[in-house]
Amino acid sequence: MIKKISIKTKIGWISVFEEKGKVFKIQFGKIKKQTNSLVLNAFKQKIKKFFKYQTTNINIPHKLLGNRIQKKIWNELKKINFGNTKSYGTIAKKYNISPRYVGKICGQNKLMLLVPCHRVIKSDGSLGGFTSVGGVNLKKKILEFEKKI
DNA sequence: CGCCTAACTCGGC
DNA sequence: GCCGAGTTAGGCG
Repeated sequence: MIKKISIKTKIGWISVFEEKGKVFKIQFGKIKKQTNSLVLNAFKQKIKKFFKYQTTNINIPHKLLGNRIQKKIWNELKKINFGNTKSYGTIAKKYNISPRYVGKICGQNKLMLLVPCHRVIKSDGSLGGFTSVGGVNLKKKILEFEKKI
């Protein structure tokens, strides 16, 4: 049984999906049918706090859907603190893969905010891309929000 | 410094 | 096989 809700935030609508008590997908956008649950409710509270700067890390029971390397990278991303950024190259070097591959993995990330793929930017300081997760514009919004702290 | 290019990895067609 | 995806380092003027 999959449950899902949408939450309105200052960067727009976010939808969260949950199954068996674990969040497995967080995406940008609003969905029509919603079914609440304890976990989703908890997530909602967290996200609201997050956007009020009352908490910096959203940790909630979740499931990482991916292969070994993807999980590795995502775990690495989770270590980036609120307001910080890292370049694709930095992460790539650490795991001995190509920066392109890092970007690709970020694109496969289904847990935006929880796995902060938006905190990974190009080495020259520009944003890079974000097309598969809602557009560069969204990335910009999130980063601007985090910078204001 | 700005612009161009080759190279990295992997999945999808 | 080629192409693209949230790159990058290096060369050239």
